[in-house]
This record gives sequence, structure tokens and C-alpha cells, in this order.
Amino acid sequence: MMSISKLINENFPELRDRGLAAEISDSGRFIRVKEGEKLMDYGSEIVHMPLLISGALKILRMNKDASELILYYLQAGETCAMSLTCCLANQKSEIRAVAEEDSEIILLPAQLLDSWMLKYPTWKNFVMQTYQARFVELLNAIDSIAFKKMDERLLQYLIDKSTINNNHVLETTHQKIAEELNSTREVISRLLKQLENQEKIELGRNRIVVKF
Amino acid sequence: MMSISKLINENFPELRDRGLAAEISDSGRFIRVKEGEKLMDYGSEIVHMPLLISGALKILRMNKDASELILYYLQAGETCAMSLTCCLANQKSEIRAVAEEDSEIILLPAQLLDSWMLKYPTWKNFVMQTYQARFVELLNAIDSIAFKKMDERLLQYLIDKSTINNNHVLETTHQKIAEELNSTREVISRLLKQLENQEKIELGRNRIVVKF
DNA sequence: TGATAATGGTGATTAATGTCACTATGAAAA
DNA sequence: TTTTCATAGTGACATTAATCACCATTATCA
Repeated sequence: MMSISKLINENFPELRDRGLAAEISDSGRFIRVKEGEKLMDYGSEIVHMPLLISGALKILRMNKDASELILYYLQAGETCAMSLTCCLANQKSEIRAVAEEDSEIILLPAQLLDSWMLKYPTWKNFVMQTYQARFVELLNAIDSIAFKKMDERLLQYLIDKSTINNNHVLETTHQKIAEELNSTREVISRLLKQLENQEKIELGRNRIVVKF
Repeated sequence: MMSISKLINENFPELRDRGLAAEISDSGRFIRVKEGEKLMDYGSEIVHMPLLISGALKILRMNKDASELILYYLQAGETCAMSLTCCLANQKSEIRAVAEEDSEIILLPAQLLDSWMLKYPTWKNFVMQTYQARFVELLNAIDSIAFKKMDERLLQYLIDKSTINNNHVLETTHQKIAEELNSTREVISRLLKQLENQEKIELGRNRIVVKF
């Protein structure tokens, strides 16, 4: 396994700073998570901030009745804005984070992050950029659900998912898609059929090929 | 008119810091805006960050076809997270900000805000708290449009609006409500009628009384 | 005062989505 | 191999919201 220092250097160029790198090496913890593993859940305490080295996380919002909605994905070189706010404000998580694929992550302890803001302008800039990026992602999620119809949302979902997984072939079920879009299987099945007729995708069992 | 220092001291207790207060006094500019006045618009450059002294702003998201959607309100003692990200990242606005009522605002020049982050922990904490709060507001907006039906959203809208205006009597039209909820007048008229039948509101011309 | 515009009430219709019921098929397990 | 389960296809129907058409009332302006 590579050193934490090296991993940060390669995946987070904006964090290249001698002092900061040393602190991250000292206090960061490298972990691997399997696809489907939950990293944060609604209401859970957040004591770490995850820096994503490889793989991808999906960030979901849930309703009381357990229906959920995907907000956005995180990729290598990114981090979760929510854990930032939660870490700094000592609050419970407002979202769920699940590994979209097997991932490698460096966990940073919450209590240090705040002091780094003043100590390392590099860190402060990274944090602010993260906020900017996640803010924009949330606005995109809002655009999608407020202004788009389900067929458009579905196609965008498929494109996003295949981009994140770096694979035109998605191994998933209509049921799972319905859950992440806060819809129902039947609706998704029918819309997928439409997309297939439009030759934008090909359908198979547990399998969708996105043509783009 | 009160000094900027005094205004900040009274409305932003979390910014009480001798050095910071002096800088805000030096560089801040006090302005008044009338109800309905636009402070930021989609795509506009943001060169100031507004600290709200009195009144209220509403923050809206727009679609290409000019339909819009209210995201949240800002009140005295609050500021706009979007102008923060935009100021710091030198980006265009992603949202529209409109005065919900006559308001008093202190404008801070963008180029200073970043340096204050390192100089004044007080400022840094304020900025981080602002992000946390706006993040939560955006998630609430998402919950509302993703998981609630229009009648629930409408009632919540009326309650929020009367809370912000500190008045049970709202002077508005069905058309305007429809625009802010990204719906249509007829739908809103019918749902308002329902709410009136449920004795949750009373309707008049240009006038809705919220009973709660 | 009379004309015009803004506001809002309402029926009829359509479109989008969700719900229910049932079937078919392929995969995994007994 | 047989059984069972997960997956998905589809018709019928219900619900929510949007759209269209038209009218009534009130406010504003010439």
C-alpha cells in the first residue's frame, strides 16, 4: 500500500503543502470499503471526513417513509461537504453516503479540520472549493426534480451512473433505479422501454447498456 | 443612521470582534433596498456579500424557460451562501435574490472576504455556520419538491412566508404563489380553496390570512 | 363614467405518474 | 430436476397536476 502522503499527493493536487501533508499522514487513516457499504447514515454522528482516493460514493437524501433520492456522486479527489459542515458544527448527518463501487478512502478526524483552516490556506481553499462544488451539485439536483420530467431524469441518471462507473454497461435493476429516483419500478420499466425504442439504451436482465 | 459597527454588533453577535468590526466598518457599505428589488440574478457577477440587517430576501432558482422556484428566505443576521462561494471562487451567480420586503443591508467587498478567513477565526466560524445553515435549507427545499405534494408545499409556503413577514396576513396573488412554487395559477387557486375549506386559511382579493 | 386590466373561480380535458393485478422468464437453491 | 425467487413486462385504473376555455368581480385609468 502506498503511503498516505503519496495518495494525497496524487489524488488531491490542491492539497500539496508540506506541513498539511505531514498532518494528514499523521492523523489520517486509510480504509477500503466494498460496493454497497454505508459510510454515513441519516442521524449518525460524523467524526471523520472522507477523502476519496479511488472508487465512488453516492450521496442520498431520505424521507421518513424510507423512500430516498440520489443527490450526487463523489469521485476520487473529492470529499463530502456534509461531513464538513457536520464535523465543524458537531451535528448529525442529514444524508446517507453509500459506496457506489469498491472504494479507497482516507478518513480525517473531525477535531483537527477546523484548526487546519487557519493554519493552512491550502486546506481552507480546498474546503471552500468543496462547498462551492457541492452547492452547485445540490442546485443541479433541485433543477432535476423541480423542472424535469421522469424520462429526462432517468436518462441523466443513466448517463451519470455510467460516467461515474466508467462503463457503458450498468449492472442494476429497475427496482434499484426506481428507489434512487424516488419513483416506482413499473414507471421506470416503461420509461426504460421508451429509451430502448429511441435506441438510447439496450436492455437486458440486470443490465442496461447506455449508448452515447 | 446608525454606524455600521453598531449595526453589525446588534444583528451579528457572532461577528463581535474588535479587529473584524473595524474592517467591516471601513469597507462595508450600507444600503436600503425596496421590496421586489433584485440583488442578484442568474449569471450576474457577484462582487459583494450582503449582510442582512433588517427585512428579508428570498432566494430563487430559475429554469431556462424562466419558470422559477423559491429555495429559502434570508433574514436579519444572515447572509447568502451563494455569494460567498461566488465571491471566493469568482464565479457567476447560480441563483436570484429578491427583497421580500424593504430591507437594510451591509455590502462587503468580495476581495476582502477570503483574507478575513485566515485573519479572524470569528469570521471563519461565521462563514462555516452560514454554509451549514444554507446546506440544510437546500436539503429542505429538496425534501419539499421531491417528497411532498403540492397542497403540503403550498401550506408550508404560506406558513414560511407569514413567519418571515411576521404577519398572518399575506398580500399576494395566486399567480405569484404559483410562480414561486413552479406551478400554475389554477392549481394554486383550487388548492387554496381546499385549504380555506379546511379552515387553515381565509381568502380575499390580494390577501390570504394564515390561521395557525 | 366607462373602458381596460388584474385577479380569481371553475368545468372539461389531457398528461404524467403511481398503483394494482397478473404474467413470463431466467437464475438460484433445494 | 423441480421449486422458488428475483426480475421485468404490461394492461387497467386512480390520482395529481397542468392546460384550455370562459366567466365574474374588483381595481385602475383614461
